[in-house]
Amino acid sequence: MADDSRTSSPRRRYRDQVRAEIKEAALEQIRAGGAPALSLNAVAKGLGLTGPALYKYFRRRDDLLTELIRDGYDAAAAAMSDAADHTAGAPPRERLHALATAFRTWATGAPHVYQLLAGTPSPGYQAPPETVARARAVLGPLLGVLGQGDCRGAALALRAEMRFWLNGSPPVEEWVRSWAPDADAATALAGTVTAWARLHGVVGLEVQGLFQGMGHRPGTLLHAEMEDLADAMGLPAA
Amino acid sequence: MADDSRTSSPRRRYRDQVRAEIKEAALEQIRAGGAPALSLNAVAKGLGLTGPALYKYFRRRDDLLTELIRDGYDAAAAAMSDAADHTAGAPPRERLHALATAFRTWATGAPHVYQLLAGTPSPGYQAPPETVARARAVLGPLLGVLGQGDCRGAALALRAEMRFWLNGSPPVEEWVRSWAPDADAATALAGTVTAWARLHGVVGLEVQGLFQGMGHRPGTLLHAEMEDLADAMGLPAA
DNA sequence: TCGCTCTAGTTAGAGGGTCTAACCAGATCT
DNA sequence: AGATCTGGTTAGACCCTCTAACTAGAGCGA
Repeated sequence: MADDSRTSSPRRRYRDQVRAEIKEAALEQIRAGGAPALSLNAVAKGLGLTGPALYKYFRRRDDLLTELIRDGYDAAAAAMSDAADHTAGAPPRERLHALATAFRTWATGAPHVYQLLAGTPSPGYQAPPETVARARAVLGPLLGVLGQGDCRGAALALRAEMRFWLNGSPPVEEWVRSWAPDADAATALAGTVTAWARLHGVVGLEVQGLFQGMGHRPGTLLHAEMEDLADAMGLPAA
Repeated sequence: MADDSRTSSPRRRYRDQVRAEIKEAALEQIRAGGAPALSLNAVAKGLGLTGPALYKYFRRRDDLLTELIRDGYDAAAAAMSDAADHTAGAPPRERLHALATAFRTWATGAPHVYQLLAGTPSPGYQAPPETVARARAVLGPLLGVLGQGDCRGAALALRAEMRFWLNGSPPVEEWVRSWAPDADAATALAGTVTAWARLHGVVGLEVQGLFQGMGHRPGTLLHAEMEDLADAMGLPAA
């Protein structure tokens, strides 16, 4: 891609370059010791700078953290979106498995980032509100797939609550409509929330290493969970 | 209970008292700002002491953290155990719901503790190995309930892996047998692992505040998840 | 009851962290 | 070419964890 000539003055280019290097080094630190191990001082030293120099690039430590989280959401959303695109036209059950696998692959490939999105990374850390929008982008592709099913049994109560939520919150309604225009919104939403919880359940435990030494591959559990969800929502296999 | 006269010399009693106060103050800090906000210095000041005094009670900050985590597991195990006891003799489906509710009630009542058990609380923090045993005590009661079901569909592959795991790991086999002596161990284990993942999925998201402003009570989602699991494992309702 | 011991507390301080203030040198823009 | 803007510096205030050395007093045996 050609650089945008407006924003790519030599200074700007250099600045972006250094910012990227800082983020990379920060990720390396987090990979080694979790979010609280991130030290601007240490990052600076790793880049051959002194500590305070980094404050020219990130006003505070939390800003750097926020940006890493933002990037994490974007990567997850991209992975999900790719999986949805590559299975366009496939039966919904197959697409659900593809999305789940994409989610798990992304999370286990960058477990520290996953924990970053999940935990309380810093003493007074407050997730910025735009986080909600980014989380929605990750889950979006699920809406289109699960909107092709229908709720039954215990999921009916859940769907009723989703309907209530949709009625009271236009942006949510708009979000669902944009990803699943032809589906019943409450059904798509109920299925997606359930899928979200199951994905987080399996992947969250795996990322924390709680399946270590269990001698079972979490992929099997995730597959079973999604298969069961597909059954419960009546998703056609072919 | 009468104190054990061997271990309750006046000094010992005083020491235990202060330790308890430290833990309480530490929990208060964590409640306010998450695990990384825990500062021995601040705790000490809160108790009217100087910083280094606390090192007479806890060798390092992580030791305090570990003890809090230990207590957390114990509280969770007690909650689960209580729920199991109070529903002894009830139909398994009902007991499953009772266990799930107990788990969620405990977790949402002390969300900071739940996050403590889940996250990476400290830069180089290493969970002690006994953690595994304590986690097993939490999940134990589920074994007895879910051992009364049977796997079908996609859960069969999961059960096969559980059987493999059981064969290779005698302590796990012993754990399952102690909680579900009459059941097929692999079935009980497959059901329990699935329940664990679903509990963590729902409760983990709730505890992180991700359901905030969703206008739906997570209890509904959890109920639906457990109901679905009971269906999938063929647990009788009455 | 006397005196030894043991301990909960103290202060001092090393070393590291975030972040601000003040300053400097050189690249950029007019 | 000169004014400006910026990426870098050092100094330092204020946190933190944790160690070392010391003190005052409580507990305990004779």
